[in-house]
Amino acid sequence: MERGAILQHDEEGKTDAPPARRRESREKRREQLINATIDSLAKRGYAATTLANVSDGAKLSRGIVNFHFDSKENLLLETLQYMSDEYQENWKARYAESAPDTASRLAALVTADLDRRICTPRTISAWFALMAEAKSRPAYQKLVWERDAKYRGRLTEYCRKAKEEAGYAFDPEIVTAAIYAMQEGLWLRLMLSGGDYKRTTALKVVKEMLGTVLPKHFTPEGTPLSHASKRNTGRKQ
Amino acid sequence: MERGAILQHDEEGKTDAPPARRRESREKRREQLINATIDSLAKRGYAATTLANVSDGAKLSRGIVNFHFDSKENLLLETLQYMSDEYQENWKARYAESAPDTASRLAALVTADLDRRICTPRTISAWFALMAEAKSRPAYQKLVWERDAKYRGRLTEYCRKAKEEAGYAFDPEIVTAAIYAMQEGLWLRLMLSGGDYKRTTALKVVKEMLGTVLPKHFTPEGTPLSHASKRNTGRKQ
DNA sequence: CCGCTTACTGAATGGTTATTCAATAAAAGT
DNA sequence: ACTTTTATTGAATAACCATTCAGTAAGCGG
Repeated sequence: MERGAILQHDEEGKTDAPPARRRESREKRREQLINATIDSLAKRGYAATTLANVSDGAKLSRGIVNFHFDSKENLLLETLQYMSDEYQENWKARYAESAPDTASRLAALVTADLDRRICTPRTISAWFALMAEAKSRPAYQKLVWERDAKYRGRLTEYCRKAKEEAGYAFDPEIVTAAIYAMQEGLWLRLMLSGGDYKRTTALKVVKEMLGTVLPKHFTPEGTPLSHASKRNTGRKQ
Repeated sequence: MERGAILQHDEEGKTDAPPARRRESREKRREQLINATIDSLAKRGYAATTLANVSDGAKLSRGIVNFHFDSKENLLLETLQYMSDEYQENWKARYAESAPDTASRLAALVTADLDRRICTPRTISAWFALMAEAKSRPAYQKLVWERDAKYRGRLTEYCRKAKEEAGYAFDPEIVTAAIYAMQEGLWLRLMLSGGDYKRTTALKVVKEMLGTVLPKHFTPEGTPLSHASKRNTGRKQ
């Protein structure tokens, strides 16, 4: 029996101009396929994502993925790499454009995770889909671990700086762990609640924590107090 | 109902124990199969878990799962239910055996997640394997959401109580969200770091946070100050 | 227009896996 | 004893899916 030569309407809408060019450069296609992969991971999860889903999503033929990525395994790995790069670029940019005082830097780092650009249901769902498999796939685990290490390192650096500036009692490593864990937990929540929980709510939580843990650097609502620069190593505020 | 201390759920191993009984009660078999499922989820992840893995893990025949659970889908759902029950029983027990003052109750609730009994690599890995699929499976999502709601409700109740007792400025809902997110994030970290990160380290993080956020109820290291009962709404300690 | 390269297609292949079910065997009931 | 019920097996089945590859066609330099 014949399977549809009929045009199926957009699965995961994304694509471009009406008369989609039949040929594209290698890089464009690869990115298009990676995006279709993220769409499918977000929509169906890891287990139910097939190469047919991906190629359908990109409105291309069955063999296309193996042509560009050799294997499904490799497609998924490169997708993880792509998302990891995107994540890293984002926090580095938010960091770079922040004011140079400790409070602003910390706020930039901590807020970057919930930035509109990367914190979408699509991204988060796909991220966790891959994450859950990382346990049993060394290549994923390595990638994810490295992503974390860089960010956490930067965060610790500024927690340490804050401690020096204001004489907090905490252990910077522990506070970093706490903040970072909270952020990942909020991501999870954003994913699981399916829309009830909003990005802006999560932001409020993160900021209130900053205000509580670093009271010399932030207001109780989490607004950075950019004054506390190098001067006052003193006790009172 | 007791946890399966009786049943050996070693991996699809080698030597056979005593001539395992060929017939068991319905309930025993179901629990044995659920345990084999958790083993496989933890070891291989969701995508690579097959019914053959499960039946081999339980040292039973191929058709056994469909006989007891009708379908793979259903097996996974009941596994999630099983883990969810176990989780709930644990924190309720830890809560019940804690001293009745606010600080001790909070400590019990918050610490329960990292209890030796449920916080094992096996449990956490399996949990996330199922969690990541929840997004695209309404039945999972509902279950997980309900699990959360009960626990979070109790946590909020005691955060509110603490606020009344000591006159903290925070919003109890937000603090609950922060604490809970941190706990889930720590779980994730325990899973991803594959042994580098220890349960006891996570415990330290959680306790230090309690000490910081609720300074009238905990020492800076997170030990509950059970005295702060109903009396002192005052300022200094 | 001609060859040549490169991007793409989709039917065929082969391996994997959930599910079914007729056959078997252990209990339980009589 | 022997009948019935219930648990279990494992081979057969059918669906699904990643991968292959021979063929098609678009772009391009000439």
